Amino acid sequence: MDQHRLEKCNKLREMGLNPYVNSHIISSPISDILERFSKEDDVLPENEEFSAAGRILAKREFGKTAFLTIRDRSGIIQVYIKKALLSENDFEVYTLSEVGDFIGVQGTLFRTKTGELTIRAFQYRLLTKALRDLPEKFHGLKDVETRYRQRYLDLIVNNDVKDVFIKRSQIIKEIRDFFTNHGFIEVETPMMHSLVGGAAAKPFITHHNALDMSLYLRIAPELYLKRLVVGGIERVFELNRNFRNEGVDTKHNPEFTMIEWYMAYADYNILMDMIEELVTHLAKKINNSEKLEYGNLTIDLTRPWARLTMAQAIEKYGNISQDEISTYEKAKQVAQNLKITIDASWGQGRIVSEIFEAVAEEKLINPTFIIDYPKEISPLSKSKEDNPELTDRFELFVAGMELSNGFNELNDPIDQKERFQKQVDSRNAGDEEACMMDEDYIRALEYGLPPTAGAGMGIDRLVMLLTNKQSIRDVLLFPYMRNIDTI
RNA sequence: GAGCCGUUAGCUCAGACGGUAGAGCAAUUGCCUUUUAAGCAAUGGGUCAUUGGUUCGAUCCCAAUACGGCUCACCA
Repeated sequence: MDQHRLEKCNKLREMGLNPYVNSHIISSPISDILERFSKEDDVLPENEEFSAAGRILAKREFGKTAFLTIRDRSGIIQVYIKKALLSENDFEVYTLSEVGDFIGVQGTLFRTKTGELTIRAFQYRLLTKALRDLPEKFHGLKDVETRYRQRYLDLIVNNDVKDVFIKRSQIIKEIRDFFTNHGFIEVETPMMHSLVGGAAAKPFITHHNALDMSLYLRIAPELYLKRLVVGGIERVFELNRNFRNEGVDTKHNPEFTMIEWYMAYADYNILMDMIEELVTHLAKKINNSEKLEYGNLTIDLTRPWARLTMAQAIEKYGNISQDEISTYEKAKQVAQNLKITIDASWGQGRIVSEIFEAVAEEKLINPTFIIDYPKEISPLSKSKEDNPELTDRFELFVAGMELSNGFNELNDPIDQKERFQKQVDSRNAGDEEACMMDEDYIRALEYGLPPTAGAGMGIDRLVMLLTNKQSIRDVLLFPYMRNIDTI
C-alpha cells in the first residue's frame, strides 16, 4: 500500500465522502459516445451532457486544468478538467484522485485542436480509490512472474492480454455452438472420481472426510460420457477441466480444459472430418484466415488435412521402412539406434509409438492426423478389423503439438474387461499412470454401447494456436504457480 | 526431477578491480488554461531475493535455499 494514496483516501473521508461508493449507475459505456461522434466533422451538441465512468490511466496537469484518460470495458476517452467549471468540492475531489482510481464524470463534448473527442467535466465523482500505484505507463508490466501471479495488473496495463481472453471466450462459444448445432447435448459429469480412468496420467488425490474415502480429481470424463451414450444420449459433449499430476511446461498445466464428445453411429473418419470443419471454421471466425502465423511458422489449415498411419509417418519423417519395425526385435533395434530407453514391459506397439514420437511428432507442422495406433497403448479403442494389433484411432498434430485424440470406442465388454485387467496388472507392477478396473463401466457396456466414436481436444492448445501464443500460461488467466510466502 | 540463466526503487532498466548504488517513468512540492510517454525545477524513495561462507570490508566472489524463465525428463 502506498502512503500518499492512503493519505488522500483519508482526506476524502474527512470531507465526508466515501472513497468506495456504494453505487454509481452508468447508462451507457464510453464506446457509445465514441461511436456516435466517430467522424471529426460530426456536430457536437453544445448543451447535451454525457456521462462516463472508468479507471484513470493517465493524468496530464497544467495548473488549473488537466487532461485525464479514462477507460471502461468498452473504450478510452479523454476528460478535460478545469477548476472554473467544477464545484469547489468536486475540484477538491479531483485533486485527491490519481492514476488508477475509478471516477465518474459528466459534462459536454468538445474536440481538442488535435481533433480528439473529449468530455468537458462539469461534475466529478471519485468512485473507488486505488491504494497502490500502477506499473509504469510506457513500458507496462513485463515481469512474467508478476504478470501471471497478479493477472489483474497484467490486464490493467497490457492491453493485448485482454484480447487473448476475449478470443478464448469466442472460441469456446463457437465450439459450443458447433456441437449444439450438430445435435449434441452438453453435460457435466463428476470431477471427483473414486476410480482413475479414461486416460493414462497420474491423478491428484483428495479425501472425503464424511465418507472417509479417497477421491481422485478426474484425468478425463471419458468413461462417464460413454455411460451416457449407453443411456441413449447418443450425441454428447463435455467442455471442462481435467487434472493431471504431471510436469508443468509451456504446453502443460496441471489443470487444463478439454472438450470430449461422443457420437453414436459415427466412426473415427467422421470425427476427423468434424475436427477439420470445426478448426477451419474457428480460424476463419477468429483470424479471418485459413493460414495461422504461429511463432516463426505458418500453418496452412486448408482442407483436406494429411492422414498418415503411424507407420507411414515413421517412414516419411524418420526414413525408417515399415519392414524395419515389423517385429518386436526389429523395432527394438531401431529404437536402440535412436537412443530410446526401452522398458522391459513394452511390447512392439509401445516401442513403435516411441519411435514415432522421436522421429516424426515435432515435424508435423501443418495439421496431420496420425491413424492406426497400436492396441497396446490404446486400452479404450476398438481394434482394426483387418489387424487386431492396431486400433481405429487417430491423433491430430499441429505445430508439433498433440491437439486431439479420438477413436472408435471399444464396446465389447469382454475385450474391455481384459484390457482393464492388463491396466490393473501394470498398475500393480508400479505404473502410476495405468487405469483401475471400473466394474460399473463394464456393466454399462454389457447393457450395450452402440457403435460410437469419440474424441477429445485440448482447448488451451487450440487457443494457443489461434492466438499465436507459445506458452499455455498465456492462454490461462491464472496459470499454475508455486506458492510464495510473502507478498 | 536435471542442466543453464535470472532476481537491484512501485514499474522498466543501468551499474560497480569487492569499499553498502543510479536513470527514466510513477510519487511529493513548486510553476504552467488544449495536453496526450506534456514540459521545467526541486525533493523523497533501496536489507541490491533469503541464509550462510570467504574477506579488514560482500549487493558484487563461493555455497545453499526460495521463486521465475528456457531446455531436457515426465505428460499412451
